[in-house]
Amino acid sequence: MSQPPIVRTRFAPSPSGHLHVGGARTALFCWAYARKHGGKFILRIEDTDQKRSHDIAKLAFLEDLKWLGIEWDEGPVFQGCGGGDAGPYFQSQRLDLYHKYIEQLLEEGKAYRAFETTEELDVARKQAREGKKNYRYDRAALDTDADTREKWADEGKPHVVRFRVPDEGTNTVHDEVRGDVTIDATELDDFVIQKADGYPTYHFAVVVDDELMGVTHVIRAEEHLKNTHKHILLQEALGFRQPVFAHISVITNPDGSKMSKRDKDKALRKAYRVFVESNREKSVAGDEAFNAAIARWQEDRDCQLDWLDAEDLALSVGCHLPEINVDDFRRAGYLPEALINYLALLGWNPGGDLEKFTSDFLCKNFDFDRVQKSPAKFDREKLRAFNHDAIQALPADEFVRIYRNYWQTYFSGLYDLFTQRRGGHVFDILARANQARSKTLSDTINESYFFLEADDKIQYEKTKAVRKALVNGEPCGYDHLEAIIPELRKLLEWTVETIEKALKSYAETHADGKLGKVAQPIRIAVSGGTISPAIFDTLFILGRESVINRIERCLAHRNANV
RNA sequence: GACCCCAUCGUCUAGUCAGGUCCAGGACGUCAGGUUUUCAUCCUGAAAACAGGGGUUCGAAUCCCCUUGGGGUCGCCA
Repeated sequence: MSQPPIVRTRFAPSPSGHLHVGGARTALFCWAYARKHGGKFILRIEDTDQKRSHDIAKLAFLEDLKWLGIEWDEGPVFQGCGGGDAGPYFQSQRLDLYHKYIEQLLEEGKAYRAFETTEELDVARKQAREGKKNYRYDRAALDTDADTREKWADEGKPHVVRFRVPDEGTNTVHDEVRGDVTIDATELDDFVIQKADGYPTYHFAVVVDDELMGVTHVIRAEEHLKNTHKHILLQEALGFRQPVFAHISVITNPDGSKMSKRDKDKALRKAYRVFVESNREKSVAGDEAFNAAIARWQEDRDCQLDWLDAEDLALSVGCHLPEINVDDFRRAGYLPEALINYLALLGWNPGGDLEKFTSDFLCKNFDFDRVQKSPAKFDREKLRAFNHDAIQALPADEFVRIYRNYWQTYFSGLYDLFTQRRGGHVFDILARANQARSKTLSDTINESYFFLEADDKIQYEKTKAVRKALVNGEPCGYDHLEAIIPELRKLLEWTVETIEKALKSYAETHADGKLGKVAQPIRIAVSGGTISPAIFDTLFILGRESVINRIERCLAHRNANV
C-alpha cells in the first residue's frame, strides 16, 4: 500500500503590486486546504512577462499575505516565510528547466516552431471576428517544411513554439467544485508555449512547475477553467501526473462585473477626464517623472499607473479609488481577521447558520464540497459589519495597541501632534473611548481633529440640532454652560471619574436628572458639533483649561448673538 | 458570436448530492418601534426569495428537459 502523497498547494500570482481580494481568497483557500491536510502551501512568482517591470514594489503582496496571516511554507524568503527545496520559486529563474521540456516536445514532434508575427495574427483574428467566425490558429507554420523552419530558427529568425493539440476527441477536467467539464478537442488550437523572447508562456511554466514542485491540488479562480484543458494536454504529452483541480468562482462588483485591479484604473481615468474638461487652464501639479508617467498613461489605455502615482493623482483630481486590494482595506481600517472571515464566507461556508469563524476554524473545516459555484458580489456593508464585530470583540488593551499603531502608520502627523499636546497616556483614553463607536479604525479620525484645534478656532455648526441644544428649554443649554463652569473649576482632580460625578450630580439637581440636557451643550461648546466620544472622556482628553476656555468662548458667542 | 460554467430574499447564503419535517432558516442591508449623554451601538418587530415553462413522482426549492437571465474564456497577460 502506497501512502497518498502529502498535500501540496500553491498560490501563483504575477508580480503586480498589492494583492487584490480575489487573489487573497484564492490564497486563503489554498492555504487552508494545505493546513487541513497537514500539507505544504507554496508561493510561486509567475514573472514570465518581461514587459512588466520587476522592481521590489511589485512584490508588495508578500506583505499583504503576511498581514492576513497566510504564511507560505515554500517560496520567496520574506519575514520568516518561504525557502524550500523545490525552488527557485521565481519562474524567471527557471528558464533552463522550461527549455529542456520544450526541446523534448519539439523532438517528439508534439510541438513546432511558428514564425508568424503578432501583427499577422492580429489581422487573422480581426478577420475571423468580422466574419463572425471563431478564430483558431490555422497551422500555417506547418506549410513550410521542417528543415526550412529549423534553418530559420538557427539563423535566429524570431519565432514562437506552439503545442500541437489533438485534432479530435474530447477533453475532460475533473473539477472538485464543478464536477466533470468536457469540451470538444476542436475548441482548442495550437497554443503558444514559448514566446519569441524565449520565455515560456504561463500555460507551459505552470504545468512544468506544478509537476516539479510536486503540487497535488490546483486551487484557482474560475477564469482558469478553460486553460485547464490545455494544461491537461501538456501534462499528458510530457508524461506528468495530473493534480486535483478545484476552480472557485470569481468575486464581482455590485454591478456583476468581475472585481479587478483595473477597476481602480477605470475610476481614475474617468475622474481625470472630468477634471481635465472642467479645469482646462489648470493642470495636475507634480514633478517631471510624475507628469511623464501621466502622459504615458494617457497615451496608452492598457497602461496602468504605478499605485503611488495613482494615489497622488486620485488625490489631485478628487477621486475616491474603490478599495480592491487587501492593502486598501488595511489602510481603510479593517482588521485582518474580519477580512479573512468575510472573504472565506464569500464562496464557502461551514453549513448551517454559522458565519463568524477564525482562520483556524477554516483550516480545520475547509473542503471543496461546500464551495459555492456561482459568482459572489462583494458587499462592503457586510464587511463593515464583520469589522465592527471584530473590533468590539477585541480586549480593550489590544484595541488600544492596534488603534495606536494605525494612527502611527497612516496618520503619523496627527498622532505626533496629539501625543505632544496631550501625552501618550491620554491617547490611551482616546482609544478606549473610541472602541465602542468604531466600525473601522478610521471612523474616528475625522472626529478627533477638534481635540487639536486652538481653543479660539472652534467653529460652531449652524444646524438645527446645535441651536436646539443651546437655546431651547428653561433653563437652556447656554444657562447650563454658565452654571457648569464653577463646578468644573472646583474639581480637585481632573479625571474621567471626577468629571462624571460632577456632571451627573449637576444634572440631578438642575436638569431633572437628564444628563443629555447638560452633556449636549458642553459637547457643542468644546467640539463645535454634536459628535464626540462620551462626554466625560471628551472633557478629560481635552483638559480642564481648554474645556473652560471653550465653554466661555461659546458663552461669549451667545452674548454676541443676543 | 462560439465554447464552458452558474441560477433560493436587494446582497452573502442554509436547505439540493441521499424528494416529504420548508406556505423556505440565518446574516448584512432596508423599514417601524424602543433603550442611550451625541455619533456609533444595543434590543424588539416587519417587509423581502425557490427565474419561467414543461416533465418524473402520491409528493419537487431538491431529479430531468427546454427557455430566460448572469458570469467566465476566446493573447507571444497571468
